[in-house]
Amino acid sequence: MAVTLHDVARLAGVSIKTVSNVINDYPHIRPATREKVEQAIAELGYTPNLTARSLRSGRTGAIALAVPDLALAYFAELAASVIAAAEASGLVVLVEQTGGDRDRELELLRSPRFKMTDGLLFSALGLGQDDAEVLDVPYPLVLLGERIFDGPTDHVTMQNVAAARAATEHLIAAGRRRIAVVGVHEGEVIGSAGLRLRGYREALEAHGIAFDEALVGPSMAWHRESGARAMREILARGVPFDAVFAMNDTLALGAMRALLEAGRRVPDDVAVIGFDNIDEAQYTVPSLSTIDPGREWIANTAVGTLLERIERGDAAGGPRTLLADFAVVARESAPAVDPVPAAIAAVVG
Amino acid sequence: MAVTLHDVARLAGVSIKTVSNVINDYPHIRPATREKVEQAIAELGYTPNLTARSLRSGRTGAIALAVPDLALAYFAELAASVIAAAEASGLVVLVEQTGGDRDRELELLRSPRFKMTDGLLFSALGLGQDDAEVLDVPYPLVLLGERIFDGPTDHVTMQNVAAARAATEHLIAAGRRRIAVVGVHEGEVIGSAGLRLRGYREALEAHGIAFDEALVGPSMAWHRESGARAMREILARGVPFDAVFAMNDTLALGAMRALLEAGRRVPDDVAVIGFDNIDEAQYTVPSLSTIDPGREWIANTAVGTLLERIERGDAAGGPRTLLADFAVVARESAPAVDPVPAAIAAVVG
DNA sequence: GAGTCACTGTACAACGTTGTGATCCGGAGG
DNA sequence: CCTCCGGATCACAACGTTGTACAGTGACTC
Repeated sequence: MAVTLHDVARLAGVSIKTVSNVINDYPHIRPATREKVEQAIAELGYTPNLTARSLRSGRTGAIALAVPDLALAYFAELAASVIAAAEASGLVVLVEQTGGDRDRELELLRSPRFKMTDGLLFSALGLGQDDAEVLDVPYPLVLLGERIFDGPTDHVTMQNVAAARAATEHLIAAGRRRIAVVGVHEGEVIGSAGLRLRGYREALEAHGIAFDEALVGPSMAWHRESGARAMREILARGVPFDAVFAMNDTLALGAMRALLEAGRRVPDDVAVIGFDNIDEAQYTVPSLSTIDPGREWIANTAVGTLLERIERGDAAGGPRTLLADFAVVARESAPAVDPVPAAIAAVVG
Repeated sequence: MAVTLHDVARLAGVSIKTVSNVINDYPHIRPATREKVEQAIAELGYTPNLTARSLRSGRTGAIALAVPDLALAYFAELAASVIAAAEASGLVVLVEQTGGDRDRELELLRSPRFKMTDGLLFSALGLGQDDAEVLDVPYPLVLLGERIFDGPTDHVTMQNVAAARAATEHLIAAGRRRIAVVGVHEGEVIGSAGLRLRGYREALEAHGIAFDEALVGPSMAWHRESGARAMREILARGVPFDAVFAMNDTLALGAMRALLEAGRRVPDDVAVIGFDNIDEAQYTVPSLSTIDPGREWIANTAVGTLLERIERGDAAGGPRTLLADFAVVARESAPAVDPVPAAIAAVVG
């Protein structure tokens, strides 16, 4: 373990700096010298001490990714994409879980743990618009998600309102008029729930459908269990409905479960559409229609933007907001009605 | 950003070492001095440079976790548990994805990227028993998974054979005799697939049921899609069967999908049991019976073992193998038959 | 033959921190 | 009055690396 440049230098009979030069591909080295050094490196099994290199260079080659919970499919898949994108740029990723808790998110932003990384990709869930200023941190930060807009940092996110509207209109186009909505956060204006609810309402309004409180299923958590609970609540009210827009796929799966328990057929009696396009959605029974929010693009863009901030700092300009394209993915739970190929009819952006 | 001990020391009018002492809770500091220093720290917003600290101390406070793919539910949930366990020990986690590819796994083991971490939790998938010796690396390493046994490192894993046998016996206890198996890796002896197949065969044998090649659905990948494909293959053979043991939950979900497409009712016509107890399993329709392999315990134990290796090195003794307890979780897809509470009947270990 | 230049290699300092030992001081003990 | 001790603080070196500045060594130009 303790093999250093010194050891290599001694064995090769050169100075420590020459070894360093060999490793860093400094051009002016005599082939004979290079060979001697390389042989010594191989013989001793030397590997550079990245900590020392980081200290010297000011760069660690690592970025941090903070998400609420990796056990949530959307964030697991996001993390998978981020790690892959980072690797392509030669970066490694340190993953933190906040549990979506505001205090932990605040603490994380202040934590010196990130002195070990070059920057942070932060998927906030507990923070709100009023917390925008705490994002003004002395290290590169790229915000993900939809809790804070127009903050002091770069922001990579999705078109929640437009996508939710498209999802709802997908149901309307299929002739559904009584569309329940699951996963609402009451009183929320921004945040995924607030924005997606807005898209839902816009779609109703655009088609002259009245908004009906009785079709709203609130649920703070967005797990399968809470989706099932919210759905059961709506079912218990006895109001008629023929479709469900769930604020994410996980909720949708819970809702489908509750519908089937209640003897409703999907999509015959009730069409269901979700949001996120998690892998799982295409293998459920029935397969889940959903919104593809452009996860890959978000991951790549977020890593790219962060890297630019790391390398160029404020020289890269003021804070940017980058929006992913989205698409309606029509599957069994809410098939497209007309024979126009769904891909053509539904892709937006 | 560039606030260092020097800056704090200058402002507080003390030496840099005194500031360091304050930060590290060195006992002999006059209260007045401590206060001066703390005020200077607050005023400048100083946070320690962890890279420098790491270089000096030889410890980074980070561990690496290498898994095949975070988009696979089991590994996402494992990572979630590992990160939580690490945090409880004051560690952060750097996550790598290998794609289950042998070459990438080999490269990862040699990579100096881990000089930035204190040790590695390695969930191998591409390596095999013959690669055991490459695990003999000059840094603390704890192996997860079931690709290599009796290697040169600590190993935290599950009781694959016994658990698979218990899963199969759960089906047999319900009166099923024609039990298909999905996700087999042909020719594999160890590895999850090999071991779980062995458990399956042991159960059949113990109950005098002949092993039938026609009921075997091979599949290298363990995704939903491959589960569905393997199941369709078995269905296409036209052989009768009344149950399925899937080598993991994801396969089981794919298999259930294929069964329902083919008009078979679960569990009436075909009972299904999986393996892993991913979160999702309890919310599918029908909910999935499965094996709970003790994921939390594995995560906690792996982190604890790695930490012990980091702190005590070889003084902690020779390589250990640690096995998690498991339990049969009976749900709708393969309910327990007798009225004995499943929890009592099924918990093993 | 002197001056210039490209090439090759070196010595030294620095990144920010902490361990080691030294120093200074006041008070207790002889 | 001197010694000794422990509290409080500091100077220095070191962790392993790389940037800067510089020193040789030839070869080439004029």
